[in-house]
Amino acid sequence: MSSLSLYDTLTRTTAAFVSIKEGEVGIYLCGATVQAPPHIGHVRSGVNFDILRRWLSHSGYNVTFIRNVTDIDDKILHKAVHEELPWWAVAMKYEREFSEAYAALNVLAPTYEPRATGHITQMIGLMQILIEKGAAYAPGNGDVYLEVRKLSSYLTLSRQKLDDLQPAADAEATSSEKKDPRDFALWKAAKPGDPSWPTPWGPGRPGWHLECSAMAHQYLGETFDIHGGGLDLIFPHHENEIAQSEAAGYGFAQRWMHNAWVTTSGEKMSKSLGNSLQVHELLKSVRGIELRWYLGSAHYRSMLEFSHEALAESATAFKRIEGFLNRSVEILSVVPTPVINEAFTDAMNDDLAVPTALASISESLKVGNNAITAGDKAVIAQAANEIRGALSILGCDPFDPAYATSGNSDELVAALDGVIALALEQRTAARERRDFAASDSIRDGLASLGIIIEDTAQGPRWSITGNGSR
RNA sequence: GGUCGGAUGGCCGAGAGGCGAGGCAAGGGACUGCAAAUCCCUCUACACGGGUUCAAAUCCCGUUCCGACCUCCA
Repeated sequence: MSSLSLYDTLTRTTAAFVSIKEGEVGIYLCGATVQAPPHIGHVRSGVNFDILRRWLSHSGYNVTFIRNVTDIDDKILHKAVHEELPWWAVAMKYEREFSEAYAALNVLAPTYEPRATGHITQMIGLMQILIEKGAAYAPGNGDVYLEVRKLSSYLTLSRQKLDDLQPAADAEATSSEKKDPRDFALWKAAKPGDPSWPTPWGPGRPGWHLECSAMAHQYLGETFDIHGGGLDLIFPHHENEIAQSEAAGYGFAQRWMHNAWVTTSGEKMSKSLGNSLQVHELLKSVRGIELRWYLGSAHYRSMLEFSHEALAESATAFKRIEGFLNRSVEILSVVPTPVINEAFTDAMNDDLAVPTALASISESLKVGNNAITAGDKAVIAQAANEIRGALSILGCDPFDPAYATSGNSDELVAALDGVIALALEQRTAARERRDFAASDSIRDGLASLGIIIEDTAQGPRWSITGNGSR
């Protein structure tokens, strides 16, 4: 039996995962800065780390999963002006949209989801420690900076040299008070009209990085197991988190994991690409479970080149797996019990090699379909159990209540089943008298409503595709 | 300029010295009144040029192309 290995951005190697405390894992994931609707790149990160979390839980760990919401930053303030709303209304609006997107994709709710604005006290406490230790300084203008040149380990995550960095774009604007243009703001003095909180250095608001150090410390302690986020956060965000936390004397994250992009036309997704790749737009063409399957199917460290065609193909592939599970339920009259087999385990233990894990699902699918043909119920059950087990780790279990479609009451389903059964009786009668024009017209009529009829050895069965030409 | 990725068959996407993942699409076959679903078979690739090796998609050197980050992007 294999054991879990994970890649670490800091060492750039894959190594055995050993938690700090046996049986426990603490994960901090940099969540959204709630300043725009979520696009699929944002939720890919959520899905990737949700798979990690589910796998750790399956592996026997009690997982504490913290995913923050950064609800105060320059862009939110800018957006508030633009949308003529209070900044907190903007933040809340987009936070809800993110929550809805995560829920639609069955991303498990974090153990806790702290907001930056709820942790000003902790941030001030952290800054006091940093100033006492001589790592940070308040020049008196209301800003507080971290003095990066004093930190020997600064930039080790991104493997850069301080002197090689291009000067900050805003260097000329703010550098007058900085000891070094590359010192970054832990705290920003309030400008007229900006929201602010009182501090010993004057009213102001958090810089971008401070909240994560403060909140990770609050909920996971001085040292914790895994810190995650998107690739772009390596520098400056995570580098600066390390700087703040280590300067304060914390061990901080033992392992760094970063997910790659969803790209379009070979480029990183950006806001300028419009609204079409927002989650709620894509959910008009595919179900949440299918979008999740697509986003989760690439390895988390590989770029995923988005296309509508690839998404559609992926959805087709998923429906094939789902079709087998549904047929198995019809045959066995029992919902499969999730079972994790060895092939899937080995793949997931190898730095969450989902693509290889998918190959194991294909194997089980082939075996299962053959067993249906052969009528071997034991083999059908085993294949269905293994497939459901794999899908549950990937968060794509069609029997998961999280994917239950609201509004489909049992009564409604029973009524629909009865109506279709009537139509199928007519069709069967027509077929028996070899009136294929009549039987095909019934089948075509149902198909136009999105109801697919398949003839099997046990008689006709029906299913809803959700793609009726209404 | 610095740092870091990538280039695999029609497409997607693993692998990281020898035994050619897997999926989708396509073609052929089985089954079917016709379909659908399912199964079987077929197509077989590693950007380019050198090198190391008995053996290279995999290691080394070089080249080309694509991309990311370099102070508020997941």
